[in-house]
Amino acid sequence: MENSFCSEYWPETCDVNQDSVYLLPQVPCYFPQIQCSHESFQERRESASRSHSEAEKRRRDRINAQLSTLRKLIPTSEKMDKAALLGSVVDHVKDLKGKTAEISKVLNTPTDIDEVTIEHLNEEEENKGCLLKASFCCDDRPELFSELQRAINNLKLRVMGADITSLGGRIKGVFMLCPNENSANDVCMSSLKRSLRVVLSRIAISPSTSNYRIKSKRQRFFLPAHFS
Amino acid sequence: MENSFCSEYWPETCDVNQDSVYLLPQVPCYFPQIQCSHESFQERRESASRSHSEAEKRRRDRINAQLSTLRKLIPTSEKMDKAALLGSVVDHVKDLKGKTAEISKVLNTPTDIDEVTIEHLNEEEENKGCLLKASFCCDDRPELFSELQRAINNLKLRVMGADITSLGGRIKGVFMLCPNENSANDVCMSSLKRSLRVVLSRIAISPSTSNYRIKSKRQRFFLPAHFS
DNA sequence: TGTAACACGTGATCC
DNA sequence: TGGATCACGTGTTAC
Repeated sequence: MENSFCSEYWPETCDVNQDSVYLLPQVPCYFPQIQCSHESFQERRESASRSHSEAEKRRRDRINAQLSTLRKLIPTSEKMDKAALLGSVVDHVKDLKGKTAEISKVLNTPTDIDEVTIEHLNEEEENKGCLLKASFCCDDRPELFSELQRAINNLKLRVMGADITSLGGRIKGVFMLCPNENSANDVCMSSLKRSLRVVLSRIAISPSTSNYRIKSKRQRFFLPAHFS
Repeated sequence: MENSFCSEYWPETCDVNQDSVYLLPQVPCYFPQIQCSHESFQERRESASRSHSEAEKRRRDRINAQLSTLRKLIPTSEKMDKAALLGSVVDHVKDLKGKTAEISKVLNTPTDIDEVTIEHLNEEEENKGCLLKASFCCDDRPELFSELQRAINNLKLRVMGADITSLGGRIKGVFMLCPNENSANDVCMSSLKRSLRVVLSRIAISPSTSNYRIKSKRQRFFLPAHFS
């Protein structure tokens, strides 16, 4: 049976912290299996203790590295102790969150959630004059506009107006669309709506967009604009 | 709890964790000076150790309280270990900072620094048609607009245009001003400029504004607007 | 002098 | 088991 850390294998008088214990294997051994087990136990115990304390040191270092990164991000946080630093971080995050929340109340700022919605803006469903409101929110990337334009053209739609906002690598857009001059007179708005949803979803929510995550960071914020 | 601190005074068999030790003073003492020294030393040692470990516990609790506050602020940070949580906080802060920085590139968003600047917008300094551009940035508060309006009237100025942005309890404004119909024809623009700076500074940068810090939180963000 | 902050090694606990 | 995380009490240093 293998030894363990259990104290039942050790006499009460044995102090594992005393160096003499390490020398036990050198002296004649009347109970070889137990003695050898003692030696192995001691070695394994030391090794375990060392790896434990090393792992704990690595953990502390990881935490402290993040703390010092945070310290660089928060102005005037030099000389603060850990708790005060974290307190400042809490305030900072709350403040920044509040500001971005205020802004998104007024501006059409993108969220972190990919989505596409299509609605009718008026009742007459089977009419060329019908307006569709198409919204999307997704990661931004350079090709997005040309892909959208092509898709809209292919569906024989015309952009009557648009409100686009890009922020932090995300983009949100609202398009006002209606059938264009190439569109059939008897176009079925319901199926057009479905097609539009499919096409927009493919462009905006396709998993391949994640490839552009880094690239999209260079997109800048811009105010609501018209796109046609 | 170890007794190494005073091991030279204590026999190996003495366990400081046993209550009997605390009762030593009650029993007959054959070596009074040594016993008393032991007692005092031991008591002081225990008290010091206790207060040390209690202080350390308070410190840990302070840090952990901030960490759990942060955990509430960061979505999906449940179940993260401390280092991962702090990593998420770093990302979050960077992200929010980037977003607000992007926005302030385009919008005239207020900074954390109080300031007032006055400039001429054209060369003709001694003319009623001269435009002054007055900017300020300070804590927002309800009375600010009426105070500004009164000051501008008192200086016999007229607001030709303004761009005001309020965000996170701070407000930044840029005013286009020119002498109004009540102004003297030979008004000295240089002294007008000085007076305007003094008055605006009193309104915007006066230390009393700090009283309104809380109140000003209810001010909301609004887009650049015209104020006259 | 004691108070505060930090790093350290260890025991406990959880997969 | 072994690896990882956490709370704890302690030694150390600075003011």
